[in-house]
Amino acid sequence: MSVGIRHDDLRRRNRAMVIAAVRRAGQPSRTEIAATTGLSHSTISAISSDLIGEGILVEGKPSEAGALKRGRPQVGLGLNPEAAAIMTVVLSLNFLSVAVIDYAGQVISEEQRRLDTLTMSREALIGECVAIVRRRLEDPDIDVRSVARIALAIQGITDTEARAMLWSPITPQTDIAFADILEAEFGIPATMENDCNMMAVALRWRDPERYRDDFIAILLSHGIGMGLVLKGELFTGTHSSGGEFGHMIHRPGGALCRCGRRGCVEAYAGNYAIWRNARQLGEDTEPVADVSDAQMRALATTARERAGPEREAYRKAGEALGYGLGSLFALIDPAPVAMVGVSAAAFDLIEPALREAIAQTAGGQHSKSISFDTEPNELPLIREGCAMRALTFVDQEIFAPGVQARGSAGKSVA
Amino acid sequence: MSVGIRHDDLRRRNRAMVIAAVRRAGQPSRTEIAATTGLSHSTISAISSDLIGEGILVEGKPSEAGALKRGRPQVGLGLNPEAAAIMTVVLSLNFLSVAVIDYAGQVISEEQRRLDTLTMSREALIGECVAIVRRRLEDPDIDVRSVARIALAIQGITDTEARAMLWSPITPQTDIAFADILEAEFGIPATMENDCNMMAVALRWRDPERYRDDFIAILLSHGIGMGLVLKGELFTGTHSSGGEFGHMIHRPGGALCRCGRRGCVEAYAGNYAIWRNARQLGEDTEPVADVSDAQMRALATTARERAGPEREAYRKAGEALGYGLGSLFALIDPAPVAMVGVSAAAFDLIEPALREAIAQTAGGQHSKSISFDTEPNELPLIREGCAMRALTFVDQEIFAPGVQARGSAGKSVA
DNA sequence: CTCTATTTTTTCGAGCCTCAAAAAAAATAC
DNA sequence: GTATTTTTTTTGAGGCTCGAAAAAATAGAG
Repeated sequence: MSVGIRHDDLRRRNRAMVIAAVRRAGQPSRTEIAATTGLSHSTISAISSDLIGEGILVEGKPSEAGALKRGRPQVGLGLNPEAAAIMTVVLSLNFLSVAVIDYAGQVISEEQRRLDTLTMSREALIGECVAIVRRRLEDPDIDVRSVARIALAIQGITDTEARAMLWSPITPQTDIAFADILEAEFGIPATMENDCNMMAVALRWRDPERYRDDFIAILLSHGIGMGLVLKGELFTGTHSSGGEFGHMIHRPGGALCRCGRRGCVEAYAGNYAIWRNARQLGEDTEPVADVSDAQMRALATTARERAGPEREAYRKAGEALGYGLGSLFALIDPAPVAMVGVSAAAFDLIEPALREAIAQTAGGQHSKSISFDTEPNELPLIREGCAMRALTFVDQEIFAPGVQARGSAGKSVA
Repeated sequence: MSVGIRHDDLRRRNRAMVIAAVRRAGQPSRTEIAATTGLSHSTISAISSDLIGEGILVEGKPSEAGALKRGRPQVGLGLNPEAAAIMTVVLSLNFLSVAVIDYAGQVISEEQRRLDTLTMSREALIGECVAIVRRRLEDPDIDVRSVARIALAIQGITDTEARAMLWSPITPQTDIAFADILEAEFGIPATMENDCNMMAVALRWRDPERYRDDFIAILLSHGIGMGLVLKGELFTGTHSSGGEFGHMIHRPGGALCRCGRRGCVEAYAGNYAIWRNARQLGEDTEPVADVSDAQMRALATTARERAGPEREAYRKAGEALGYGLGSLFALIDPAPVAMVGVSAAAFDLIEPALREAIAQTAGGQHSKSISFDTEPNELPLIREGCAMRALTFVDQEIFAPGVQARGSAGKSVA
């Protein structure tokens, strides 16, 4: 039920606005902030003076170069790196990666670790996560009290509230409430995010020109994932992280998917599907557990060299992705697409069939104008998205308390 | 770019909130409004006193029954029917329907007219719409100056800004900026909405218990349309009204669709597709222009009586809808579905195959718990949705000016 | 019939917040 | 060294919401 605006919400919202403006712009002057927020100079002056007093913002060095203009020089406002810190935890297939990041976004401590996620017990998996977080918190460089939030990301399905992993291809375990577990263990607020959603968040921060209000990030990896930003908001399902693009149905009753069903997009475009088709193993063959990046690259090389089952496998992948995107575009209209992950490096093999398929669909009417970008490396992107997500939570919840920003449901990316 | 909250926005927003609370609740007392909005009694008192002074709200008769309680009796606040009026224009296949509705939502004048939309020229189509609106405005019962907004609805694709029809199955014409045309002609703000979106809006007003935050309205008619409400907001595409569920791809390269492509859901589940399959005409047969409701009802009767191509046609329709919904649910998670239109009356024939198909998909994991409702008559629903849409525009834009509520993009339904 | 209890609504003063305008600050240009 | 220009802070006014108290309106008790 919608609720009226209380008088004290006003300040909080405008504080949040100023912090957000600084985070976006880097070192904006008060005048610039006034311009972007539409608030008056007096208001910005009052708020920024508060924020500096609280140690959230700091005035930049006046020695900034290039201030050749006449008049009082602008003094840039920046985020105080010591105002807080956050932690990112990225859990992917056989790999756990943690970083501590200061309020200004710089990494101050990190650790990575190989695990056998597919065979680990529930307890072991949780234990490893807790242990690696604890080690980072015990790092002498880190002031534990400053760590204001932990953001986890995992490949798989999470709940809308960003509390739990519901299902993941990297482990047979299901329904682990990682956020609750870490909060109970360390007393630090935590969220559990979907990896592809974090990719989308990161793309938006990296290149706001290109990835602004509407775009799609597709992970082409062992499975197929998607992060979707629509009208400037991260799109999530009503109960889960949603956007399970890989499990849209491409061919009813078709190839066997890792999820146990048949005909999903992933069953044609996931690494294991490309592998299976390249080896001509037949669509009913049980998906293999893992195909290494090196193997996939070798496959792509072969496909580029000569016609044959490898090339055909990539063609089928492109076709499935194309029809899937076409159906998606029927619902949301076309938008720029970023292809991320190891198979994005083979996008040249995928693109022709993809474009041909998409042109057969309602959403592909302007197939030519749909632009694709590729980024073979998903991990840095996920980490970055987690960091920005956690930092904007701190911005909103801790430094401008009272403004609702629960979970990840439909919340602004910026 | 997000913008700070100015001081004067506060009052406007809270005014809008109060009006919305009254529209939802019917005859709420000031105390009830305070409770639902979370604002203080003093604020509600001040705002409602303003609104009464401006003739927007009126105090209800104190003779309201059942006020047996001790203490000062509550005095209900209602919308002043004379505060404004709005007009709805619904354009469907061979049919044009207009109504003038007062601020409290009562129809005060209406007119309906048969047209031959499929063969009319662009000018004739526009001319008929303009003429019928003009006749209503010239009705002696109507004070032209009070008509504050016109809401049009049409089967087909409209733009996100709710200005133009981009494409419609009811006419060969494309890209008609009806909203601009009517605004220029009558000087009254107008919007052009998608019919299925209006169905969703109406369902939400009719039964807010059932259709609250997340639900789907599917029109089973000559074509297949969808209105989608997610997280309490009407979902639209990034450029168009979006939600073209009927043109998601069911079978790549499959049956010929009215849109000229192949394998769309509609090419299996639209009236013409059911007709085509029942007549065993083959999937490449050109779709017929129209199948009457009587013919469809006869088809359903036959299908219920005996096994045969009619029953098989409905099964195929169910299968297509099921896989389509499954793919949709992969993206947004399952939600309650309302089936609207003549084929909704044959939902008993569709449901078994639909449920079987949906159970084969990722979104159908809890197939059993997905609930379907049917409503064979779409027209009243569309009209009602148009009316509520126009009225809430008046609430927000005219009686609480300054609060942004442009177009239909992602705006709240309520 | 009067008085009291109860509930709703209005009034009033306090506290904030934003804004516009003026003042102050800090640099360059001449 | 003064004038000019631009940024930032200060100041006072106006407006909004809130809590508390007062007023209004009714039912029930005696």
